[in-house]
Amino acid sequence: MLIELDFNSQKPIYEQLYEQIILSIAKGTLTSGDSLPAVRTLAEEIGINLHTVNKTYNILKDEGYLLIDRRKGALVSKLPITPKTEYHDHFLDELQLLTAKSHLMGMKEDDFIAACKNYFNHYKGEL
Amino acid sequence: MLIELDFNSQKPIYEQLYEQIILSIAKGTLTSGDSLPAVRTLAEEIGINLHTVNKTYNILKDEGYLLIDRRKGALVSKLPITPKTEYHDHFLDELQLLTAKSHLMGMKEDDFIAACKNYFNHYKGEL
DNA sequence: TATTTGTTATACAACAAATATAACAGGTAA
DNA sequence: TTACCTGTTATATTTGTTGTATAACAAATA
Repeated sequence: MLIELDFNSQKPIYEQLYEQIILSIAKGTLTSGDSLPAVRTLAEEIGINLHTVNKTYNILKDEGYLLIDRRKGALVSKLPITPKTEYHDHFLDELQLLTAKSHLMGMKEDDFIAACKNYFNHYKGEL
Repeated sequence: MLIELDFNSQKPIYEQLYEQIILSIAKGTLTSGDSLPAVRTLAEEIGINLHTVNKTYNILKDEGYLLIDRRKGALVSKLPITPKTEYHDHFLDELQLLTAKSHLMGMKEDDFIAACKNYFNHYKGEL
């Protein structure tokens, strides 16, 4: 498991870990059914406390990205996930804010869409 | 100034304020050169401390959305803003994470782009 | 001079983030 | 059974963030 943390970032550790796991799933480095390292293993591997890893795993579980099996540990869910409406609304709020920012930075609609397509090309074909 | 705060949200007050000001500028409710309420005025108006408003104004200043003039107070910057590369990189990171999430939620590229276009339609013609 | 700006400083309370230990409960395998 | 591996729970501590409360300061205005 390749995780890179910036301990000087203003972004919390559990959030950095959260984001990197989501990106790994989207890119196909992790796929449905794959098991993640045990909380103690990953914690030691990247030099943080086991509770911090556990917190990340539980958020990912609540949002539908992971299943936590007492026997096997944390597993990547069957994709696509089916998020709660609350989570989906939050997702749209974030998207609205990002589009607003891009507009104020002078990006045209086409520029923004081109950037999106660029990212989507890294996700093609999995799930 | 129409601001709606949720004091039960897990999102900090200064961040809620930050987001609503950005959306107001993007939608044209606030435009280049407009002055925002004085920190004390807005703080009293929405029932929070002046330092919380001041924190928001300063973040918006650092990111380029506002100019803070000692005589006139806080003004909306000339648009479009020209963000620091650091801020632009952060913007792209957020966009990447959002596209990844949408992919894992089963959204197709076209669905995502349709949602983006929908937001951009509210921004047309200003700046 | 009095008022209005943002700014700075200090203190305090409440909360979140992260760590440190320890112990517990369920499942697996020697 | 015993030992070991999961995640889980509980408690305590440290540190940083958030938000409030007061007070004072400097610059510009009227």
